[in-house]
Amino acid sequence: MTGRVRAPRRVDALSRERVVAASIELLDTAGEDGLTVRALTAHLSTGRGAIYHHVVGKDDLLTAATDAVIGDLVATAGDGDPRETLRSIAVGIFDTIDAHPWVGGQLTRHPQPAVFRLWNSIGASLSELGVAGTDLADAGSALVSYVLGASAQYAAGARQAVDPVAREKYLQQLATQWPGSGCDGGPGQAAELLTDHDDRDQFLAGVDIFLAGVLARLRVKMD
Amino acid sequence: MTGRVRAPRRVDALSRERVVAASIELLDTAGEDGLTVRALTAHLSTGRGAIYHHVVGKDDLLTAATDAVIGDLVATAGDGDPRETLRSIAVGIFDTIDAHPWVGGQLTRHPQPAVFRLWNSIGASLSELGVAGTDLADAGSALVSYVLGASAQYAAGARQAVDPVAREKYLQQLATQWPGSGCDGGPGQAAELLTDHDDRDQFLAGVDIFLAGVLARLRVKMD
DNA sequence: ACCTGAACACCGTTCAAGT
DNA sequence: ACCTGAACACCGTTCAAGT
Repeated sequence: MTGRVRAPRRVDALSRERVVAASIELLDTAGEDGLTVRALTAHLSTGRGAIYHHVVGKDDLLTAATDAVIGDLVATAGDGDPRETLRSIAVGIFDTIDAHPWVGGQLTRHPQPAVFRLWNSIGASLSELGVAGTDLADAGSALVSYVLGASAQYAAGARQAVDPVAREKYLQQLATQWPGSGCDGGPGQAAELLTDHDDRDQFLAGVDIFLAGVLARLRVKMD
Repeated sequence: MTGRVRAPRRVDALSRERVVAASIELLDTAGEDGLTVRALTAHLSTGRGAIYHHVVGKDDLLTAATDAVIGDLVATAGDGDPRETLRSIAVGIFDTIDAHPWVGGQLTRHPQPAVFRLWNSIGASLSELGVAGTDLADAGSALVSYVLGASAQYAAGARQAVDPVAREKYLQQLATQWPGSGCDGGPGQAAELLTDHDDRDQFLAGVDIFLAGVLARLRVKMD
């Protein structure tokens, strides 16, 4: 009698990977405040103290989860146009933080290994553009700050307080489509996509302004 | 530091202003985690529930404290060169967040009235420069995002730089991985990137890059 | 070695009871 | 009306006790 064919109960032992994966799941579904030791251990069907055998504490958990999500995103600078590479790096960060808003607060609050890789990729592309020395440090810092900060703020919904027109539109859409949306996801999703789309364009416009500034200063220096 | 001892006498009745002022004091001295209802009410020599007669809750407290600190910072709109006005607004935000690091997280996490005023000031100066329409929205959003995000990240980084272990590790990685390192003493140059004084210069350099980009695009559009 | 879960020291908020 | 402080429902972390 075999019984218990596919019970996901205690088949695997706990591991750091499983704990981190469950944390990401919880963060995505329940938000930053939804990640509690109680909720996490309940999700893992284990005791409250079990995770402390695989993780130092909650800080370690947040850092590991962030690193797992941002992971290989900033893999390597392509050998194409450095401008395009920079834009795709920026958009990659934006989309990741948009999908996992808690990553935004995490990356901007405390420096992490993931931020290093971002620095290196951005620095390499700027270097390819011909930026060097102090200018490279200045431009790299500014671009990293913008990409991280703007993505985090867009994800946090800063746009609603910043742009009165978009705020009005957003609230109107929210008022008309959010409460009465009985149909399965259609209008609500459309509204989300619209606002996301605008945010993304505006974010990228900021990247382009920045790159234009870098190139303008580069040209001045060459004269 | 005079050494004068201030006795916590209960001369005045509690008020929203006194509660907010005490919160700011606590946030500045004990950090973001140091603001607890227990510590606050102890500081005010009152019962735990007393503050709830003057404040909705902790969120309201944080918002009010942030607004009080950022307060009239943006109010001083100079009628001089808009570029200089923009730079002074940016530096004002940077210095404020540097002095009150908790303001950084607060402004970037949740939209606030203070952010709206910042957007208006920056928008007005950009408008004076001749930026209009979609370009104004794009440039304004980008600058607000950069000023807020970069200031918050520099403040967070400065706090972490106090930890000697993390700082050393950070410097080492920076020195070995930063592209084009190899000039006079890589580590030394990397170390300079983390000092507070250079932070301000680097932050302002970022503002100038953005402004150069805005002006460059403006020139292109005029052709 | 790994896991359990009660216990501990916190936290924000509420509310009957006082003034 | 304003304040008090015990009580409530949480939280992260620890640790003797089990397997």
